[in-house]
Amino acid sequence: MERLNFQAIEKKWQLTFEKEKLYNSKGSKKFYCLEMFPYPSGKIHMGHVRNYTIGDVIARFKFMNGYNVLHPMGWDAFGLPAENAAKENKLHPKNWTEKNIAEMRRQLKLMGLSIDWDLEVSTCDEKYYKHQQEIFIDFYNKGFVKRKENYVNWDPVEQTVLANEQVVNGKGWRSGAVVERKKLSQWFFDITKFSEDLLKGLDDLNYWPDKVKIMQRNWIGKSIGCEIKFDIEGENNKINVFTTRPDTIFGASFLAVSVDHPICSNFLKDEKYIKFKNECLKVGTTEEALANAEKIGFDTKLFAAHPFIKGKKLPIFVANFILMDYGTGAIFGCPAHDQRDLDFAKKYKLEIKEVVSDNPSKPKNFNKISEAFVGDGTIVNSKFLNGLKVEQAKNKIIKEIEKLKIGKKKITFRLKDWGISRQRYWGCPIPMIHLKDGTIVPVEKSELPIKLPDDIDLNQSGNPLENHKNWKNTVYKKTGEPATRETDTLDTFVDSSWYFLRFCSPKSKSEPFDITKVNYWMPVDQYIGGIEHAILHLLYSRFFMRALKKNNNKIKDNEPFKGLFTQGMVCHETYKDLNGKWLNPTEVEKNSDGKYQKILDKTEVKVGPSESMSKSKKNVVDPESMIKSYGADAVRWFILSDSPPEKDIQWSNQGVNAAYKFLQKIYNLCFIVNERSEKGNTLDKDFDLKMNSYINKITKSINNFNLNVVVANVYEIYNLFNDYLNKNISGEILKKNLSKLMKILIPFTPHIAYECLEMLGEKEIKNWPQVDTKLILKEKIKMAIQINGKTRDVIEIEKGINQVSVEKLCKGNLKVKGKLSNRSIKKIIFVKDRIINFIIES
RNA sequence: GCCCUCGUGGUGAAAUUGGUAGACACAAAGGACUUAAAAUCCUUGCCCUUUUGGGAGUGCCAGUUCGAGUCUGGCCGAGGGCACCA
Repeated sequence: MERLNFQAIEKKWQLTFEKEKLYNSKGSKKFYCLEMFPYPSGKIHMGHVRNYTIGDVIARFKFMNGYNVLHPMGWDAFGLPAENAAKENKLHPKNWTEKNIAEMRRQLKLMGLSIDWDLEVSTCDEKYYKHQQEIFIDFYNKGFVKRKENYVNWDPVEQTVLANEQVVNGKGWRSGAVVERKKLSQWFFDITKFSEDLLKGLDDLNYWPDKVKIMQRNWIGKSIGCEIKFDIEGENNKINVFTTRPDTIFGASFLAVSVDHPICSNFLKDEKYIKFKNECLKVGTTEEALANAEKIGFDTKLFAAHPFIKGKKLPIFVANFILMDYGTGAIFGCPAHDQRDLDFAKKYKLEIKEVVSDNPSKPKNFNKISEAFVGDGTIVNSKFLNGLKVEQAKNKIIKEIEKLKIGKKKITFRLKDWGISRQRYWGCPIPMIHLKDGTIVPVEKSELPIKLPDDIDLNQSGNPLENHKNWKNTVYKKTGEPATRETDTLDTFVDSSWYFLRFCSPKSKSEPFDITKVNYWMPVDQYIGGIEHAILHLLYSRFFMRALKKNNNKIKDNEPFKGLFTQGMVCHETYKDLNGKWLNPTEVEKNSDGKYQKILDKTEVKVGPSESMSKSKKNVVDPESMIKSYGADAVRWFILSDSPPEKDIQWSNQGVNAAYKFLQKIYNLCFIVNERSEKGNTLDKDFDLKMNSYINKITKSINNFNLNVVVANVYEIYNLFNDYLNKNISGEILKKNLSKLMKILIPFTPHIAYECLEMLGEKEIKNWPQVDTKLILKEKIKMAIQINGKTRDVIEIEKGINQVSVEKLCKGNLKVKGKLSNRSIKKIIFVKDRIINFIIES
């Protein structure tokens, strides 16, 4: 057995890969293959390995099929962890990030990826964020940027805005102080202007997973409803309410408005209201927190007049579950047909009237039912709407409302404007300046980039740039008057919303991107990344593309990503020590009883369920140590085997070991085949036929991302070779077909594949093995013979045989013959090349 | 709470999209080779039957169909996202 020296082989071929550069090919068709660029957290993790291996398979496969391929890599380098690391390790975020990038670049190169490293970009590089600032100013001038107030998580002890992940059980992760909701004036991108277009655009994304499109549709949340103006009793004022269920208007029993609704200004001195408002501010800013919070209200003692029931007064509440940024910030409550309203009505003892019924002959008493009825049904107790279905009633009542001029049909989106202000240091500075008179203007483009200061104190509380001794002091060029810089930095999602454009011309100095190159390479043909980005990153990028196009009408595409593939996560068991501290798998060993213990002090370790690898749970396996032990090819091979790429995968050392063993066998096979020289015989054609069939299957599987099936097929091909080695078959045929197998392996395990192809003396290694369609027709198929739907035998026959001939074969078939004789055949179902099913009397 | 996804042997899974359920692997057990171990190779894998053979079976319960892992309805369970982690 020839030992596989993978260290030497991988080193040898990685030098070739660096020089090869897929994008330099002269293919006539282009293919932009992009994997989501990583955050430089320190070291690459298995999620990266999976992501980039899948991407590399696609890039290399397309290249071998004659495409001109763009396959770049960069760094999503701004973000919170750099600041946290700076606080913990006293290392400047810039140095920390650059160190991590160097380390991760080195590690990625160990994987043998077909990346063109000349195109590398880093978002924290001023050469990159300079252009981002330009884009921001362009967007500002186009009216895509606005300023408004928004709630943030406020840590009253640290005097700092916290990220959602820094809020643990409603408390600051460091200070432990109860986090408050605080309003800040912030910058926003006007993504809601594009709601309709972003929604419509989804229809054309034929190469996106349906689930992602569904999630985005729901996120944008278009709903058709209407606005209704309610008169406030005894006041001149009206409350404008938005509802998607105008058909339930006769079941209305109260009005509820948001704490931020203008009407609330009447109660600012009311102690009860102040107390209520403080309660509301204790609930976090996430939608989850709001949805789970107990529904509470403040009774304004005001009443609104029901527009269709004369004399009926509806109490007006301020309620914590009404959001000012959705609809009009006010609703009418119909408890019988909305769960939140029902919970609220029961708490405040409000009327509950059924107006939609799935069984009108049996009225329901919702005072005794805990679940609201939200389904379709017939309208009841609703005067002129009675007897209509929900949809009909909606149309009729909207017409009526419009006729009475008390409201109108209205389309509302759930999508909110994109808040892009961050009170943090490690991000792209927002290129705006504040003048003395309070106006805010963009800086001159000639002044870009607005660089981050290097000297920064991150241990102070508050906004670091705000606290910097002189960074924010500047001069407004136009007038020469002193001014202050905007001290907020941009959300890091902005960085990743256009990096795919930058990759088309990463060195461009004068512009964010070269329009000719962008129009050649874009859209990204295949984008690959984690499902966790299904909504935000992908939606923001789609918005950016549209906004950029409006700004520069030379851009031809609306959509940045033509094809999308969302890979599953890499999971591993979790470990905790006796103090409940998470442990890394390398800190844990199995003792003689097969139980896990801590290596350090041999104390017991609690094994938790397998979850996606995350730094916080420490259940991560270091890819580099795996590559050192088994080789990059084996790690790549394992991560593609077994589980379909879109599903979660369990990391297993046994699995990667098995992959290594298989590669060793393949390598050995190469030596054996190379030395055979028998003359051909009748089995040769058979072998060619089977190999051709596999190439056909594998080509299809790669196009469908069924990479685990490809792996299984390759195992079958190996078994085929093993079978035929013991038979009298020509060495030439074996060699020719082994070359084909090795070419198939190039995208998967490139180092060993190139090595073996070199050994086999194969010169033409750039092309994917072609399928001979004539040979496909000659394949035999297996047909099941069923009696009453149960398979009784399977016969091997030529393709395309008709029913009559198959019936004849069956009547002569030993296993079936007996069962068919003396029985009357009621029916025969025949599906060509699949099955024949005899229905007989039982 | 809302939205999305997924449930097939001891394990990861496959199944030409309504047509042979469990391909291909991992683990296990038994065997071969070996002084021994490792490595490698072979065999086995639900129930009944000595074999031939027969039966059950894709989370659970119904339904459609000649035929359901695949379609429909209901239930149960697991995971992901929820706008300042990226």
